[in-house]
Amino acid sequence: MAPPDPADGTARRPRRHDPDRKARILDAALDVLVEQGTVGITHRHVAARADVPLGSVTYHFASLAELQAQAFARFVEQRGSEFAALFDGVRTRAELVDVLVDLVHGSPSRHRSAVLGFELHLAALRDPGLRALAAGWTRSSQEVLARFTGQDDAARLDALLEGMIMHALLTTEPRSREATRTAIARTVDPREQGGSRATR
Amino acid sequence: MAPPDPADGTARRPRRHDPDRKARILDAALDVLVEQGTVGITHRHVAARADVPLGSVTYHFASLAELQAQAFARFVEQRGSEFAALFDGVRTRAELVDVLVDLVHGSPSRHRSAVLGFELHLAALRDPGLRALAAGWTRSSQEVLARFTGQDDAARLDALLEGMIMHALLTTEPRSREATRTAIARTVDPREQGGSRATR
Amino acid sequence: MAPPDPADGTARRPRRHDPDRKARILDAALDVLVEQGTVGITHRHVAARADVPLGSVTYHFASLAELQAQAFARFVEQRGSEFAALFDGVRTRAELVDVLVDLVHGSPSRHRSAVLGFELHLAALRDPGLRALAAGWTRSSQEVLARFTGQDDAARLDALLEGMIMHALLTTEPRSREATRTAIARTVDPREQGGSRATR
Amino acid sequence: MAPPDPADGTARRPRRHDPDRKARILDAALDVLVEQGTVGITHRHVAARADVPLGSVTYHFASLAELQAQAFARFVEQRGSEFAALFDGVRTRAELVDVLVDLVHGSPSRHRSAVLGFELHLAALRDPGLRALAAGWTRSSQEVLARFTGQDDAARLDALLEGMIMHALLTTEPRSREATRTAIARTVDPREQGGSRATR
DNA sequence: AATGAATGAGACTTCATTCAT
DNA sequence: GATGAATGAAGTCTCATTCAT
Repeated sequence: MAPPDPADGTARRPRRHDPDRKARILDAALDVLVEQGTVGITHRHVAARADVPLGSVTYHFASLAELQAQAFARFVEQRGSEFAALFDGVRTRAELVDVLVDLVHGSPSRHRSAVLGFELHLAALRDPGLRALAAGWTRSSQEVLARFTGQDDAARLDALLEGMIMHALLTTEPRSREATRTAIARTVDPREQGGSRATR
Repeated sequence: MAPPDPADGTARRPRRHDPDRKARILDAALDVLVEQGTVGITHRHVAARADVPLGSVTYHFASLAELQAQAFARFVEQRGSEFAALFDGVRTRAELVDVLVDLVHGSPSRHRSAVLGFELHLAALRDPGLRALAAGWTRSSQEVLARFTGQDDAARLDALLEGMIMHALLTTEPRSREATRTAIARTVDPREQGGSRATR
Repeated sequence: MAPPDPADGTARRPRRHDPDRKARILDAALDVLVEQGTVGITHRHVAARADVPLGSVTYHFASLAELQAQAFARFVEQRGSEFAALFDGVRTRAELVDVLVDLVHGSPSRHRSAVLGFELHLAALRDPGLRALAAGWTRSSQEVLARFTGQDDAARLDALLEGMIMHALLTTEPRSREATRTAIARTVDPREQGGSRATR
Repeated sequence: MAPPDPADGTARRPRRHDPDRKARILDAALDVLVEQGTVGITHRHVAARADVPLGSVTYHFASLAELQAQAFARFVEQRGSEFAALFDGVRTRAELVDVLVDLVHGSPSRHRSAVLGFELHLAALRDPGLRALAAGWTRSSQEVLARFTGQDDAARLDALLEGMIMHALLTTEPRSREATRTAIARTVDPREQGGSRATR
């Protein structure tokens, strides 16, 4: 029934009726964004990644800019609830620190979020629409943190995390968890003076 | 009838015997990088910006990647000494804080450095050569800070600055200097509890 | 999550049971033809102009060529009776000249006819089907004129009008009505030597 | 020395150094314009017609619009002197009429000019740059005619010719030269009443 | 009957790079 | 050493048309 596979062995995909193809394209765009950055966002790359014909991408998105914008929006939405969920069971300052240390010394899934976050920040630098998106994301992140630290410290903590994550992404030698823990602990509770042991 | 005048509007000015043309091209590349980001780095854009014929760029640089790498190297070198110079007259913690607050709430010239820094960071994520460059830059920055704070606090402070600068770049409402000052002051000297006035 | 909303901004208004939608599409095609010329005749443009879903255009017309042909046919039909009506009250040569001068120095509605006429002429140059249509139109126009001037002069007059209308369309400085009147008057009645007042 | 011909038998053309390629491209564009009209002006068509790689067209012309504009400009320039030359030997009214009749009942080479002229007129309708070009062309044509008829009659004659040429292009039955001659003769000299025999 | 979805071709354009001068 | 010319790949986007519902 399906047309025969072409000679070169590539699988055919007679996928006429395909709901949520749009969402799949956005996810593919995020994948490309993680691997190649904003330069990688081309119709061809995204289409190939989503295993979808080229024309399908242009059908669902009026322009590449819009595709990128919607992909970032999707990321912020997903990442937002994911981020909030991290703190669901947190009761004490020590637990908070644990969570944040894990955030910095990320698992592969954290790596993805981190890279996307920075890509968004940099893209936002030159795109007002994305700037609004990034601003909203920053605000909501700080609100989550503020539940534990108060508004001012949340902003400070957020900036610190941002910087540490960037550094962690770039360092080859895995930055010692202990150093990270100390830095976070001091910021979360300024009375902390010693290293990580002083939890009182 | 006149010679073709290539279709793009690149200016055509004879400029034989032009020493440090190579440097001018690199500076132009940095300009492009600030304005358009990595996507903007094309032979044509850089040539136009440097007011140099297209062939001149390909003549001096074997490939675009190399041009970008050398441009970033030039930036790190320039910015490195510039950064160190900022702290030349610093004697007290209060003076240190002043300098750092200025660093975050940057003048236009600071804006340039900030953007280039983030472009470098993000590009380094996917280019090992640039990663080495970025690592070296981070290390030397932290060494400068460490003269005032010690090694561990320097890393922490550096991360905080990085995050605050990124936030400052993105926020439309000019983030209040006072908040920045407080955040930095607390990180520089954890005993700080109040606002900026408590210097002692 | 919402259904895709195709990327182009075509409006989406439910309009079931819409008699003479076909005619509305043809009129929209003529509008597009006036504004953008033959290049503008695409399913999308016409659909947007007619405020009709894209599929509706392909449903009513087997191909774009057929759509264009039918649009031109509609124009010729409409314009034909309109043209004839212009001469309904004409009794004297002077009245004839008046009508023709008005024809050249057209109101906006005349502008539309003029542009469509030339579009048809040029398209007919390469499409035999349209050539027949254009020939029929020319013949019937000349028949109308011949009622006042005789067959031979009608052809001459028609050619003159065609040329003057084209020139009028292109000239920025509104060509003086007096010059037009003189030219027409001389062609309608070769004994005319002076300006418009000499009717004798 | 040259790379071997590809399997499909198409001739290879290793034409690195090729002066006046730009002019050849423009001529090819005019050829395309004659055969297919403005819609045919695509990089591919023109490149194929000029037997030149696709990139060559984009190299020499910043945009298709510019290519089209320059092609039309070339046409006007060439056609201008050609047109003037037609009247070089003309001394009497009768000779003038002869030349003009030939102009309308054109040889194939006249066909080309006629088509290009109308394409230009129609394109000028929507492009201010082309409008200026077309206006200049019209003016210079009328100046040539005015040497024989005076300014006012030249405009009238020009319009008549324009209309007759268009009709001649479209009619299948070759419009009788006699009718054309009569029409022109009457316009050139309004005292003419009879057919072509009355020359004086 | 009517229409949203889908797709492959081809449009315009930019570009890195090579080459001949 | 330096540069205009050249070219093929690939990028973005538009489109006619087909299809499933």
